[in-house]
Amino acid sequence: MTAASQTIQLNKDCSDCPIRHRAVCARCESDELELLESMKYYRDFEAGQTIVWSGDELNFVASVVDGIASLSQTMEDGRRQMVGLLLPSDFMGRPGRIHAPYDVTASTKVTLCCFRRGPFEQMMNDTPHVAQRLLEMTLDELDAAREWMLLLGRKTAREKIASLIAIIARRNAAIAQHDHTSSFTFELPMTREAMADYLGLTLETVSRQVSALKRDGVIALRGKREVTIPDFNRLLDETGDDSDGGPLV
Amino acid sequence: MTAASQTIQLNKDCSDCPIRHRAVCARCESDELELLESMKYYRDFEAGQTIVWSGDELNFVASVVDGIASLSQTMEDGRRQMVGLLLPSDFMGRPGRIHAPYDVTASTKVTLCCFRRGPFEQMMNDTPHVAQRLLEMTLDELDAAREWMLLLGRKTAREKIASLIAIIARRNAAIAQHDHTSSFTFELPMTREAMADYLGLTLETVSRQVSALKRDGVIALRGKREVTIPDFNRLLDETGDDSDGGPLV
DNA sequence: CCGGATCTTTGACATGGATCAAGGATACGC
DNA sequence: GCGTATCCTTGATCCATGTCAAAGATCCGG
Repeated sequence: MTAASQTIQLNKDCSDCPIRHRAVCARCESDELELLESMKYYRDFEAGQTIVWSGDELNFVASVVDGIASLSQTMEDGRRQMVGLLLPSDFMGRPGRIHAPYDVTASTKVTLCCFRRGPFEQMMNDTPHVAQRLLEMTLDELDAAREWMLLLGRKTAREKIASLIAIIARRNAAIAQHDHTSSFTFELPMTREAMADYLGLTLETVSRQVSALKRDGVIALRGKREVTIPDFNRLLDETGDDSDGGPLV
Repeated sequence: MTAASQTIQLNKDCSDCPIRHRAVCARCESDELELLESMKYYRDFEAGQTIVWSGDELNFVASVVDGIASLSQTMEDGRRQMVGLLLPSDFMGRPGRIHAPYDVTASTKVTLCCFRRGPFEQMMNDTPHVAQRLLEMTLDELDAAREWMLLLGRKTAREKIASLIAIIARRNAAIAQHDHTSSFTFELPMTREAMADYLGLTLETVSRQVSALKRDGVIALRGKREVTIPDFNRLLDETGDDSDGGPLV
């Protein structure tokens, strides 16, 4: 188990929680929030640490407060595929299911806001807002999974890399309040191997295609992780998606 | 539009509905069921017919009563990926979303039990059982999508074909109440091209791998569609999944 | 500042699956 | 029963990506 390097923090007030308005608690009224507040506890995980192993018993559910975690499946011979990304406000665990269906790994330092399974499920039955919000979030995840299926099944290696960079860029751009034409810069939050696991490629192919996009002026690199996009539309052209900006989210 | 070849049927009583206990209405009490009954209407679609196009306005949601439909996405240059399969009792449409995100196509003759968006969403807000059941179903779909991502990203063509046949076989076996050792027979409900779109392959590769599995005695064919599995465990060995029967669902 | 980990790049080569092309099987309308 | 459309199979060839191998970059602890 992973208990050794995990720490339990003191609880913070929900009202200054950074994910208060996007997480599973987004729709809760003050009485529901009070109930959640009384049953929550925080846990931290270091980058690289496994949060749960596939098949483990999972007696809590949680919201990601800070950091990035990934869901992955591994075949017997070691082939691995990432099947989901947990960003701040995303929910992990499934009401009604005891065993984890995937490995969950912290990609960066991660802080979780955890709830014990029993009380949480009770609350899902008793009050409507948590279940409603969780349904919305699950439907969004399903859409994301299906976009990803198109990527895995039909895109070329170059398109896959461009798509991944565009997704990460878009997330950063959303935060940095940015338009699509002038250049901007951000950090890739993952190794080449993690990118490969995400995209259904080998790490060598990832490295080659990143180099190719750099050579062609679609991206610029400083070091291994810092990416600059001189022209976002040029990048989008390389993703294979409709140019009207539909598919990527 | 597809209105020309679609027919509107007379309503049947929910109490003898074949999907009554698995669909989105599974948990409804008699008063909720009455409300649903008053707002539902049936629509039929022929095999091959498109039910909705990606981007279309969708003013209803529906349960599949009978038949098989597929969700697919198509890239500008024609590459296509199936991203979901709708079987009897599965739900299509998303509360709160107006435009369809995927093409929905009838693979066989399909009967839908439809609800206009407005009243259905009203009901989701007013009563808990529909939303609760829809959450469960959506979580199941998400799991299925993630299994599929592993298949698309990491399995070989042979493993993909074996996995698909095993999934279909398992579904038929569940219906036919069957054990895993003796042989049994069923029909592939799709063309080679549809299999290819499902698996992220070309139809030629599908054909070759089906032939190879036949040559190796893993399956037997009569005609193009009728498959016999002499030894289900042998088939499972070819899927690349854990032998304990975990991943396939 | 050094030595070892870890991550990344690049090259040479192998190969699985795509592509291009032809023809066979089956169903269906006339 | 014949012609045509659709679906499927098979062969030849090509190429994108995987595999294997080596070496370069970066980081970090001592």
